[in-house]
Formats: sequence, C-alpha cells, structure tokens
Amino acid sequence: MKNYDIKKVEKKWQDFWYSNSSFTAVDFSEKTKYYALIEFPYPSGTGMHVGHIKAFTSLDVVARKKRMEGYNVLFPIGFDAFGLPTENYAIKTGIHPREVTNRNIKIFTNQLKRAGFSFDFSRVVDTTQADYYKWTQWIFLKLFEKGLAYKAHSYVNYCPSCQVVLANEDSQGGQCDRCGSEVIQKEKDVWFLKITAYSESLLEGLEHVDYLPRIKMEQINWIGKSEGVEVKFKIKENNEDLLIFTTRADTLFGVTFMVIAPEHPLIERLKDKIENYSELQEYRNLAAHKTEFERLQMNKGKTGVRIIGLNAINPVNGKVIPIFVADYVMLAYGTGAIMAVPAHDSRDFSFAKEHDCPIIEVIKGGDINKEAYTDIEEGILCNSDFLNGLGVKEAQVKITEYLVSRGIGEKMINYKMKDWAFNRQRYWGEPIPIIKCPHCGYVADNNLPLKLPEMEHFQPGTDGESPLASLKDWVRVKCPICNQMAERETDTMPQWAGSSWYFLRYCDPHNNKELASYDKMKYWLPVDWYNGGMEHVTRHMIYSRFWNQFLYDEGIVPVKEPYARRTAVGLILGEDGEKMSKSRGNIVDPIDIINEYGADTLRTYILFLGEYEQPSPWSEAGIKGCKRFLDRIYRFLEKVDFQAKSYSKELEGPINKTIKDVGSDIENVKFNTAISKLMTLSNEYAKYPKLSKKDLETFIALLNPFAPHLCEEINEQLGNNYSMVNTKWPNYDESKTIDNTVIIAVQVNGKLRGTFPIAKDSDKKALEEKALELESIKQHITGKTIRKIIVVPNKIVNIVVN
RNA sequence: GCGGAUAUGGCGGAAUGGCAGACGCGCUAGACUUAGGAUCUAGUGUCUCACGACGUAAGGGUUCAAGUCCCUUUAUCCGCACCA
Repeated sequence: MKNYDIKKVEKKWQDFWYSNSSFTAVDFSEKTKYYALIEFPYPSGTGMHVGHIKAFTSLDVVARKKRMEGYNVLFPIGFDAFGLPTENYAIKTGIHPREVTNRNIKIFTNQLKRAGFSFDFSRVVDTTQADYYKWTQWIFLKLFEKGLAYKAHSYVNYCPSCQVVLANEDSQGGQCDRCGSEVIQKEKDVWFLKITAYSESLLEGLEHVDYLPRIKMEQINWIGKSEGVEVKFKIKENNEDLLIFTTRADTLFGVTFMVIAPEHPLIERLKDKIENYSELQEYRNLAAHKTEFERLQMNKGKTGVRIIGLNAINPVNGKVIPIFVADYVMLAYGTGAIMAVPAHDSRDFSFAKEHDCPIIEVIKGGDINKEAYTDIEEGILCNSDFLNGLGVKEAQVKITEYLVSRGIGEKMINYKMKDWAFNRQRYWGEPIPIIKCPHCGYVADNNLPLKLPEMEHFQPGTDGESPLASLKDWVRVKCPICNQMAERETDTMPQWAGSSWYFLRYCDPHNNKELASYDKMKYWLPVDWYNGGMEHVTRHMIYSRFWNQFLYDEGIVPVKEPYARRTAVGLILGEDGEKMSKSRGNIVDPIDIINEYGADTLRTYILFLGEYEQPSPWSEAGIKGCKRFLDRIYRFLEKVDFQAKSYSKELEGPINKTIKDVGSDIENVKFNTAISKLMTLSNEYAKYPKLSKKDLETFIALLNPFAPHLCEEINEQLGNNYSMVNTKWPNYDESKTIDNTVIIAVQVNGKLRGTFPIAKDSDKKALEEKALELESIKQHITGKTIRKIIVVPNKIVNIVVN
C-alpha cells in the first residue's frame, strides 16, 4: 500500500514555499487586495500552544483560499514581545530580555513554519525593536501634543506585591492580574490617555463594522454609556452645590438621603464643619484597604457613616436630608455622589434598611416593604407633586424639563469607561519620551527613538518606581526648551501600546520616515478579517480602535475603523473537558502532534473538532480520524485514470455541490462542516474504481487550504509542475448542484410513513397522486377521511386525515 | 444582581419551519492478514422477537408540520459587576 513520509514531504514543501517567498504580498498590485489578520503572539518561552494553531490555521485557510481566488493577500505575522514574563525571567536568570526575546522569536518562527502557515515573513514586526517602538513613541507624542496624553495626580490600582500600578483592566475584581494579590488604591502621578474623548466615536463606529454580535455587545458594555441628569442639591450649612448624577430623575421626590464616595473631595474641604471627621477618616481608611474577601462579605450589607454637621436640601421639595459616606458609591463614576431613593433602587434600599433611613414610595406597582421596586415600564408616579399619575418615562421627560429650566439640572451622558492609565514601572517596555523640566513642565522628547538604556538588573524600585529610575546618568537630561537640567520620565508603556497599531505597520514595515506610508495604508486598509481570542475583544480592540481613530482624525491613517470584520476562536479544552493548564497536566503541545501526525492532520483536526466559536475538548482519538481521511486522499493517486480528461460523470453532482458548500462554509466560519463535506465527497470518490485526473485535481484544490503540504505533493505526483499556491479555486455549475431526481417524504398527520423518488420540479398534482398510491400510505389512510393535503414541491407531502 | 450565550446518541458535533442524528470518533460483526493501534465491507438513538411506539434539558403554546418560532422553568458556560 502506498503511503508517504510525512516529515519529508512537509519539510520539502515548507522549504519550497519559504525559499520561493510564495506568500509575499505585493503593494499596489492590480489584483483586489485582501488583508487577513491574526492577533500577533507574545513569544513566550514555551512556544506555541494549540490555541495559536487554531486561530492561525483558520485565517491561513482563508488566506490560502483567497489567493486561489485571485486576491492579492496580505497575511502578516509579528511578535508582541514586550511584557512581564520575559522581564521576570530576566530578573530570575540574569539573561537580558533582549536575548530571551530573540531566542523565543526564533523558536516561534520555526514552529510557525512547521505548521505551514502562509505568512508573509518579509513583513515581520517585533514591538521591541527600536525601529518599531520609535513609532509607538511617536504616536504617544502626537497624543501628548493634542492633549490626549496627560499626567494627573490620581488614585490608581496598585499591587503591593508586584509594586506596579495597574490599569483597571489588569485588576479586575480587586485582584492583580499577574500575581493574584490584593490591589489597593494608592495616590500617584499617572500618565493617562484620554480615551474617554473617543467614547462616543468608539460606540458609533461599531455600527459600521461586522463583528460577532457578542463582541460588539462586550465593547458596548465596556464603554457603558448611560444617559441621565446631573442635579444640584444644596448643602444646607454653607449653601454650596452638591452635584449628583442620576438616570432616574423621576424618583426625585423619593430621595431620603445622599451618599458620597469615601474619596470625595467635599470631606476634606468642609472638614471644619464635620463633627465626626475622625470617624469618617477611619471609615475611609478601611474602605481603601478592603480585601476582596471583605468586599464580598460586605456586598450583603452596605457599610457607611453619616456625616454629622452636613445636610443636603432636595431642590424639588426643600426637604432637609442627611449625607452619608459609603463605599458603594464610586468616586470615578458620575460625580462620585448620588441621591438615594431606597424605594426604587435596590442598593439604596439595603443601605436604608441597614441605617434606618426612611423609605418613601414614589412609584406605585411594587411592595416597598419587601424590596425596591425598579420596574420602569409599568409603574405610576405617586407622592410626587406635579408628577403624580404619570408613567416613569413621561415623568422623566417632565422632571428633566423642570430641572433644566430652573438651572438646577442638566442633561448628562456618563460612560463607565475611564481614561487609560498608560505607564508601568517596568524595564521591558517602550520608554515614555517625556522630560520633566522644573521650569517648563512636561516636555516632549522628539529625538526618537528614545532607546531603552542598557542595564544589568531589572528589579522594580521600591514604592512603585521603575527600574530605569536607578540609571541616574540616563535620567538627568537637559530640557529641550530651556536647556536647564531636567529629568526623564522613567516609566515605560504598558504592553497594550505596541499592539495598538501593529496592523498599520504591516502595510509598510520597513519605512523609516513614517509609521507607514499613507498610500500603502490606503491600499491595504481596512483589515478585511481579523481573528483572535475572545479575551482581547474589549481591551486590545478598543485601545487599537482608539489609536486608529485618533490617527485618522490627524490625517495619518486613511480609515476610521481599522477592522472590517472580527471573529473569535473558541477555546480548546483538555481531553478531560477542562481548561488546559500546567497544574492539570492536560496540555497538548502542538509540536508533538506535528511530529507524530503531521501539520496537515493537526490543521485539519483542529478546525474539524467542533463549532469554531465554541469551546471544544481535544481528543487524541479524533485526530486519528483526520489522519485516516488524509491518507485516503493520498491513496486516490493509485486510482487515477490519466486518459480521462473531464470529471467522472457520476461525481459531477457531488463535486459541484461540495465546491459550493466548502466555499461558503469557509466564509461563514464553519470550518468543521467544510471539512465534513470534503470527507463526504471523499467517501463518494471511494466508491469508484477509477478517478479522472480532474476529479482529484478539484479535490486537492478544495482541500489545499486545510492540508497544503499533502495537496502540493499529490499535485506534483499528478505530473503538474505548478504550485498549489497559485492554483485557481474551482468554480461550480449551479445547475449541477441540484439533483435531477428528488426524494419526497410522505407524512400522514405529520408522521413519516414513506418516501418516493420523482423528477425534480414535478408539479403538486403528480406528487399528491404518487403519494396516495404508496402501499405504506394506503395502510394509514384507508377508512379515514382526508381533510387536507399539503404539498411542498421537491420536499414533502403531508396528508391530514381523521 | 445585570448582560450574552448554550443544552441534540456512548463522545465531538450536523440539520434555509419540511425524512433528527450529516461527518468523525468509539463500538459490534465479517474480510484480508504471521500479526494489527494498517486497510476494506456491513451494522450501530432508545424500547420491542416483531408490527410499531418513543425520542433534540423540563413543561406549555403556535403550525398540516417544531431541535428550529413564542411563553415558563432548570442547568452550565462567558462577560460586566455596588455604573447611580
């Protein structure tokens, strides 16, 4: 039996492709462009994992198919190589991060090639190379210049263990993303990027792109737009305004107390008037140091302390109400202060219960003795003066008009998304090119790239200082404006920086005059299909959309939205159905699989194993099925009749159908069914003792995106001296995808009782007559009255009897 | 708590409202073999000797016809999480 040496064959074709630059994208080609993008990997020391293979293979299939369809395909690869693991490894081993990164990139490059990915390796970018991060710094300075990068004294999430300031996104649930320890709030000077200036634009842009609905939803939630009213309450004791934000102005008559955040500046400002200031201080301290555990405990009840000596006045009815400090109100959202309506807000309700505040019902419909009534669809206003009898929506309109016309309220839109904390106290990142001058303030250092200085030890300084702070000679620098002694910013950028614009660099990766030429970007952008993990669909995507939109506004980039289409890969679980992890010991190393079964089998299996976007468990047994399938295709070579020029007659229908289905399945991210249809067709082929050369050529054309090495090999053995890379994707004849004979199902009262074959498009009458003649049908209708017969041409006849 | 998804054989999973279980794995029997973790052939949802009946998380509904549409419930997963 004929078989082939997988290792030899795969090596042979990889050498062929990569030495002939088979996948090089051509700038400004006459062909229609197609830009397929995968999230570039972080080159970790452990090499690729199966998740990479799945994400990369799927778009490799798309890229290979598009090339066969005549597109000029850009399918680039690069490395997002700044980052903590490399730095930590450097600290531990003393090996320079540069060296570690170079080594890991080499490993990755090798592995990528062993999987046979059709990346354009002439366009590789590495975010840690000065000729790349020069432009990352340049974009930062652009933002700085436009006032979109600013330094502010602020409360930040700080991990005492890593001694690093964390972005909100890195400290979700109050835990450090890296080490899991408790994050505390710390006052610090922090660089921010003003992404909030783009909140609306980032939301609006989602209307013009084709992302998975789930992805859009998550981005919308992340931005978290809510429309409401900012209302001025007066503080009784000194007549100053206390601003609150509410989306429920209709409940204004139900306000029984106010709550401000523990960090609210009011407390410091009016501390002379506050009688229990020390008690408040104590509470504020406690709040700042709450652990995650305590937080969860306190979620049941709401803690807080009343400010004695200060009261507020409700602007609509003049009532005097107490003010509390409580940590269920966040300084960062809205105004950091709320009006509390316990009858109609569940948090205010539980706080009121805890602290014996009155609860006044202003919307009828619920039972406020039991719980807050928050329905906004059905309730009717009561106890609310001129709002009585109105529905919630109407009341909102009316009260808003009232507040605005009297100057005590203003329509306001709030967003959950906050400005992006942009500095890290780490070595292995892009230095922030800013000089702090005692006379001129923060000044841009336009002498780019500002290279990472050499150093030997990479430990962060104490108290959240960057390792770079210890390089006194590097830090001390003359101010570019006044020429006096000044100091460099010693923090570096977060890892999100380099990945926020890499897709632009791919258009023109060797340009040393601009981040990329406008014309080349104009040719390639937008990315036609971007694919990657679900874990990056908020942070990375929103950050990079922000940068792109900013650069678009600056006239540097030609498109407003960088990604026309975005899909996400489902996780591959271990054989035990659990997430792959070292501790579970259920990790599958893709290189082991390539060694044992070959890259083609791995590629085919990884797309066959389940619905693309769903998580699916790995199965060692399953992979053998794909190996068998590919082996069988190779053995078809033995049956080829080189005399026969066209398709074997019997196979015309199945072949045309398969061409149609495989093509549309790939476009629709249904790789598993695309492969199953190829398997079905191969089962058809297996029935016949001879195949024409064309039969097999068409088959390998369809299979080529999935198993390119095997298909090149078969193609060569068929005597063809061209590469599959440039083969045409087969066309199909629509008329031949439809069978001339169809099988009609016959039901009696909706239950299947028989079938019969008949010529396609036979008329209803013929179907009906034929159905009634069937023996199996007669059994079920004799002695009964036929009430109705439903006939669906080419499909079904349903006879209704009783 | 809010938002989103998912639920189909022993397993992974297919099914524009029209023959549920494609395709693959596994399993059973047979063929070829010194051998089989190779290959080929046939079979494989459940109950029943069979005719047949029952089957897509549970319950209801719409329809000639429901895995698919509508309502209720349950379970699992993901995201956000005191967002005013």
